[in-house]
Amino acid sequence: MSDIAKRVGTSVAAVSVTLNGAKSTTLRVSDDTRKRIFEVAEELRYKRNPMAGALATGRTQVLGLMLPSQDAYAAHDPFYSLVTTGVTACASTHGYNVMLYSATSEEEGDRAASMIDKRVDGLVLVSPPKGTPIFAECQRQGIPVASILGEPEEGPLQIRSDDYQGGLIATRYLVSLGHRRIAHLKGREHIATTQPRLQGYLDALKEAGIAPESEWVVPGDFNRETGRESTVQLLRRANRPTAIFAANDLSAHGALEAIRDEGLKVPGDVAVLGYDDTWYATVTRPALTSVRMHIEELGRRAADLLIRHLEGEAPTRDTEIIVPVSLTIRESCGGKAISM
Amino acid sequence: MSDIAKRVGTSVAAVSVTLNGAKSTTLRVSDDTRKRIFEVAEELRYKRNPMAGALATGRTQVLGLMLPSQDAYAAHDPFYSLVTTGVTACASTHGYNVMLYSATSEEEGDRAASMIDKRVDGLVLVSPPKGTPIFAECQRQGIPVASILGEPEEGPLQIRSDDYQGGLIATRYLVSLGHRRIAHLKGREHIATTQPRLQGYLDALKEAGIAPESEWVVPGDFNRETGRESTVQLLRRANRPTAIFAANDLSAHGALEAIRDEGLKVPGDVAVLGYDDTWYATVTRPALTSVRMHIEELGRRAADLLIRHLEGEAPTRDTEIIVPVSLTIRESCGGKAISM
DNA sequence: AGATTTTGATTAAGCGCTTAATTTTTGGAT
DNA sequence: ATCCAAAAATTAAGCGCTTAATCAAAATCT
Repeated sequence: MSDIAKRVGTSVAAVSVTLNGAKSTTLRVSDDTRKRIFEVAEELRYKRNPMAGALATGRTQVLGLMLPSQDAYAAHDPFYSLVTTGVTACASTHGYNVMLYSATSEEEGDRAASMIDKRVDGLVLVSPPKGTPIFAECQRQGIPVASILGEPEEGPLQIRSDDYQGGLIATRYLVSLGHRRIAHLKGREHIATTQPRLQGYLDALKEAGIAPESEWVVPGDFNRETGRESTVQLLRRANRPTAIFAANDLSAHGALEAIRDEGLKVPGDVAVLGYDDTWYATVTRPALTSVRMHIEELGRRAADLLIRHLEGEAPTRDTEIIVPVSLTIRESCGGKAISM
Repeated sequence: MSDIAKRVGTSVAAVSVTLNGAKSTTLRVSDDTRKRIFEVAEELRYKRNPMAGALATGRTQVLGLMLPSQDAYAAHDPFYSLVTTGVTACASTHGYNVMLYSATSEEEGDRAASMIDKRVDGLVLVSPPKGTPIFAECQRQGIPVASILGEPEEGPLQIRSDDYQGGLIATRYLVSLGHRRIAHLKGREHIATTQPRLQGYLDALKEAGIAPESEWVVPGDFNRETGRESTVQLLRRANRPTAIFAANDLSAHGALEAIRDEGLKVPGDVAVLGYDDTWYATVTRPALTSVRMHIEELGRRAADLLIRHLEGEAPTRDTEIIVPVSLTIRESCGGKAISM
């Protein structure tokens, strides 16, 4: 900058203001010098040093993105790529960069919290465990947080998917196909989405006048292997269900495998319905009918909300966004019916 | 820091040096004050401001990771998650952070190059197009670059997979199963890996005394849809091949679908062999036999090489790393034979 | 013509940290 | 007691940018 200033014959301050299209300042620059400054900047291939700017302003123009430990579950789950894509897309249109933090499971919480520093203006947290120390730490440091698929919580901005609705429409759909014995392969315990999906499932059954049997709800953790095991249990029961609603596509895939292993057909003998509707659902045979979560949108909204908040635009108290779900019908449930 | 200094009754400089475990400096601190400094830092929950540090030292402790435009091809490909995981893992063990840049296709090159600034100490580029302006820009700014799966090029550190060997062992394996009419579903044009894999394929055929027919090599772009289409062409030819070696798992999956659509069996009628061996290969039916690329390792090595370079450790002129491949045998080729 | 506003700038301080240069204190050796 | 080196510090400058405070000249008004 000082080079430019020298060349143009003006002060560094003028250059700074000009090059940043600064708004509210007492410093004014004539069109003439303004033009010259741009010319010389171009000529010198000037590149702003963001570190210096950050130090001076206290803003880094960087968003942190913290994903849960990949290895713990679903290292494969396209979910994370999609969230990342969404966050990055939105961030970059607003001139923000994205910094990746992945918390590996051992460092849960404390270790993760210790990584937080003024390198980022805000943080996007993906399905954080309830009450993670990260919230407190960010608060302490004055870093706003947007949590995607987190438990309802004081403080952070929240972006949630309508899980209850998801459970509801999934189950209603199965009911509409004539199923009465519908099982639910649950999501991982202590993840915010698990309970509402279950509740939607239960309510849809009640709605249809079906008395849910407790045995129909089997444990899962979003993984293929567990989905498979739980399904095997399910199928070997005396009066096996004719449909399975799985809490995500990976475990639905496990279910598919289990059913095939037991010598049964999908959807002929057992219908399977997944959740997330990532491309994963299109790879299995048969392709999964699945509740679509609009994951990328979750990421986009999170980044958007956060950035708005950062730029102080309308300190909206509607700090919570619920993204609607839809149902994508493919082959794993048979029936071409109904769009919900 | 000045708070700590005041509290302890020493200078900011002393605090700085102590807290960073600084090495070569003339400033010395007694064990006593050192201890006190740590105490007070703890007590005050001191958090270093990395921006200030970066400005002072010119090092940010951040690595950039630039992925090619996701939407262009293989938005689904687990490849990118894996590279990211590898880079992040290595970076974080060395105390580096990772900043995500995704170049969307329109902004190819120039636009991408313009994002480069002193925010990062080094840049990892994933399969950059030959001679992208990014290289030049980084050079200009003195930012070292490690390129993963790029074309051989002057300048950047290079991490490559042994694609030639991959093509070789894949094809040899098919030959060993008795196939003589082996097709190759090519990778995307102008991507560094495409040619060597093809060459390996050709050489393996020659080795086996098979004269390759030009019709056996069909175009692909790493996508499922294209894989499918090209395979359909292949199968409708008079004398169709009995085996297909695809340049990645996605397109292999397309081939699988095409074969099924044509009423043929895998591996009974046609064997299919994939490449990359991501988990994708385990999802298809039948599961894909595939050349394993050790993608995460590519990411790790890239980050490692880059960081070493940054820390000036042994300015090794071996600026190129070739990671070996292996073959994972599953169902899509039949035969349990041979491990290579 | 003088007072006042507007326009176009400059100066200076400071963001929080690093690091070289310099100074003071301490503890032997003579 | 005195000198000297080693130990333990302090001072000061600077990284590149931002921003408030200040100032001078030109334009406008009365």
